[in-house]
Amino acid sequence: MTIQAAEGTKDLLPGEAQHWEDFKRMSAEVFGRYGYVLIDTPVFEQTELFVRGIGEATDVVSKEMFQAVSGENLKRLVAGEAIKGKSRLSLRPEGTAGVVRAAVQHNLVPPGAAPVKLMYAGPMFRAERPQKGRQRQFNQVGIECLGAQAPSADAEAIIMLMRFFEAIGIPAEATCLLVNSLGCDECRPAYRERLYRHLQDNAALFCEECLRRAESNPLRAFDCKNPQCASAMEQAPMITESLCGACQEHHGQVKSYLAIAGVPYREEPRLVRGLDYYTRTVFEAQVTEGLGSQNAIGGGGRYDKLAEEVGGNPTPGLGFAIGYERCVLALKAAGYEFPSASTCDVFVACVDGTVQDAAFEAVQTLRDSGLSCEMDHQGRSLKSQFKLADRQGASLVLIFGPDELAEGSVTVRNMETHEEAKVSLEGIADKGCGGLLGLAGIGQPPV
RNA sequence: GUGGGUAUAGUUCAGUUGGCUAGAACGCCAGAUUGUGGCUCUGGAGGUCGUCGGUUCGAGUCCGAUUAUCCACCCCA
Repeated sequence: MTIQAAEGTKDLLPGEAQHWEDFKRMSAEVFGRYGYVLIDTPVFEQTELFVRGIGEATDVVSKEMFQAVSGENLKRLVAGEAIKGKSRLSLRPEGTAGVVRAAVQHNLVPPGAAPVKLMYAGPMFRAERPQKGRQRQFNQVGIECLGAQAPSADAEAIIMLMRFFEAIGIPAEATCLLVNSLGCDECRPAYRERLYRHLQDNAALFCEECLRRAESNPLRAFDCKNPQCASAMEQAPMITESLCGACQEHHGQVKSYLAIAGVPYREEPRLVRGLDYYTRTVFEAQVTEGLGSQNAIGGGGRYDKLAEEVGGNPTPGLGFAIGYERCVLALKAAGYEFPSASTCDVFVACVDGTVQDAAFEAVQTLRDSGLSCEMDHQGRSLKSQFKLADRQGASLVLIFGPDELAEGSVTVRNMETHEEAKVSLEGIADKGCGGLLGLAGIGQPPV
């Protein structure tokens, strides 16, 4: 039996892997225009970071974390011995906690400093059951903006998120932006209490699941798909009506900045997120096609208490993450054409075996001169060498034949225009494809 | 963690109420007047029918187990 990739993991095959690289490059380009710089943090951290940062009661931490244990500690665990807290490690389920930890540890945001804008890209790990748009290892690109508390910073990040989707080819009509405010330490506890009481008072109307949610996080009751619960929640108090003055003003300004930028959004009072660190602004970008029920391609929000939670100075912050694999699904649904994998500039073809050595040498010379160059290694017929050249997208084919070689020359064929000409063997390394064509006296290569 | 579906060629899938040597399309390889690609035509290679067990004269087909995978719940990107 052949060994397969682990459950919930996927190989990025040639072409796909290239697209992931392009995707990262595009994100760096777009986010770079907003002042973001790259940071790279470890894929595993002390478990404690996620427990404190994301929240012990969240699904992500309580049941979806991959624990990582070194060989020695694994032996201790198996033997029933305890291991030190610092040795309790987990693969990162998301990027924010690690980036904030790094910023605190290296004091990247001293009190009073200008905001620090960081972006990252890489794999995240969650031990969930896989389904459409959900893997156990998946790639995210994301940003964190630390040290900015103004509502304009929230709006800027949201605008950048939506611009990015357009830049990679997801049409604006296919996306939908949801925004909400979860309030702050001042107003959220009171709201939670009101919501909790609503659930308790109407216990008969709710499913068991929702009553359990009432205890852990009553806001989640908004997510219940049960129609009876949904109708019972229509009477529930809304967070937007319970915000304190400061939060209300902040939320209002975020929305007005979005309006100024012409970014359409939908206010969604039922948008609650499963990560405990969010305060005030939260947002989520969804797509309508191609993703089944996992339709969020990006999401994030403000987390003004997170830096303190991991031991740093009080530092306001906000950020978002984008799911790469989900974007790919959205792109496919939108009919996006993914660029093909391999290309080569020049293919060197041999008429027969007698010219093999000379062709081999020429291939090396061409590569040394900076061209992507390929030749056959299977003794194929000239005809099938041409097929290969065509499939690999070669602009030019150099034909090595005994006749030409005897007079020190080879034939150059422009695959687009079908033009052919002889060129002297000594000159072929000069000046790339254009030089080759120039030597052959035929036009420029196709782009 | 819970529920449902699926598992046949490199890929996407046919395969009748169990019955001869398991098929198609695409892809791959080779040819179609002697040294030339895309289109077309002809031919060819490639499968322990996920795995193990059971029922049966006989199992790709029925039953059980197991593994993988997909979809949904939960939650998130």
